[in-house]
Amino acid sequence: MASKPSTEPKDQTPPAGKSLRADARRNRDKLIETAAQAFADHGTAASLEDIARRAGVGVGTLYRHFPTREHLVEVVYRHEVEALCDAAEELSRELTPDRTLEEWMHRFVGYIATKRGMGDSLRILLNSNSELFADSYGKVPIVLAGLIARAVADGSIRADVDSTDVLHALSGTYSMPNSPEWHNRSRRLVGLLMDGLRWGAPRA
Amino acid sequence: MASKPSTEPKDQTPPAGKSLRADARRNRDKLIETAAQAFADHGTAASLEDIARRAGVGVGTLYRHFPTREHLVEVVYRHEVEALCDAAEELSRELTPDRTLEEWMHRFVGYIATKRGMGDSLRILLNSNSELFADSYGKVPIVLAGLIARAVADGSIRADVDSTDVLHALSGTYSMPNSPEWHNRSRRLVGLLMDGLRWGAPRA
DNA sequence: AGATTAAACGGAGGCGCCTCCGTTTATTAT
DNA sequence: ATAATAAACGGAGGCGCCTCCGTTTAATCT
Repeated sequence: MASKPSTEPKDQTPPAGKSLRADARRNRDKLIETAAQAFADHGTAASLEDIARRAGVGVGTLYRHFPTREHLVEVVYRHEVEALCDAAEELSRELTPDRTLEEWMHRFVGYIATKRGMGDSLRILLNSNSELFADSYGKVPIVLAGLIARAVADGSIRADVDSTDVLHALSGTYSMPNSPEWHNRSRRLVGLLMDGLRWGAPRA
Repeated sequence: MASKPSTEPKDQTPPAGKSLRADARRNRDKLIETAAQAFADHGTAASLEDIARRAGVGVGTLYRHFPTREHLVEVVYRHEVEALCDAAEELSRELTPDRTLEEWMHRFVGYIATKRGMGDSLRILLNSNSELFADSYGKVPIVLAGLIARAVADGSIRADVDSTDVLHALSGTYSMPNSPEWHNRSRRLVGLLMDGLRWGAPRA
């Protein structure tokens, strides 16, 4: 598996998505990408007509692919979690285990940032559809645990680390206030965590 | 108190409603009346523009009086509970205590019927604003208890009645299915209750 | 009664939602 | 290659939301 370069084309709707016509898939992908941006910028109340426009398609196309706003939100959400998880593998191909962990944590925190903007609809979704939460978010702890295990094996971070503790520490950023300092604050948090993890490591 | 005829003019917003200009009060009342009808017919999602149109005013007027849909829903709700409570006094002026009780229970059940249609927004309101619930719905048990006490004193119903039990019995109609039989069903329920209450009464 | 003025009116306008259906286009069969 | 066909497109149109502001009018003052 994973023998192709696979630099960008990775998606499709795993369960329900049969073979789509080429143009359909193109438009679908563009819509998801555009929507992700729009939701990040304006929250999930962003104008769907505007998303369609920016994606260069008619509203009809948007509604055909995603019958309701919630459908679109859900797909975007799933996509981003998957991208986050996939990034772990890619990063570890180019960086040392500890640098991979650090970079991935930065991305995780950035990911959380966009979710705060989506809070409104997302909460509804997660409440009414807990399967979604389990399905996609469920992978995150596993990925993190894997990255930590590698870094431990590598000797670049200490061995007595509970990955769940690290996840909780990172998740705290979700409830931080929206100040412009937010970004720096979360960068420092990750830095702090890494310092703690490296302290007393075999190869430190 | 209550020395005037007072056949219809009873409303105003008790706490916040200062003295309104004559035309303003007219429009406000008409809007509430029209909205009550619309909500009963189409649920709380009824078109506000349509309500304004039917009330013979511009939408601007509607929005000035009721900034949000929820405001309007709340006012309509309060109004109806008050009307229901006031009806008790009026009815008892024209009917015997047991007939008053019977007729009032019919109205109560009819009132519940409209609330089922409003379920959507009303639930939100009652959750976020429990003061509203306590304020207005709180009077209902008291009114019912009063009517029952009168009929007991009158000897037309038996004395060993817990008014709370009666209220619970009536409230059951809230969760009945929407069949066309609904109305008959609830009429029979009230009849049944009255038969039970009259059984073994001193003057029966 | 007439003038004044602040309150109230009302609807046009801009935007977003969503559907419907005539047109375009990728795919399949020949 | 070409035709046939089913899939997909896209935007106009109808409706509802809400705001803004020029016009009307009830209440007050002289």
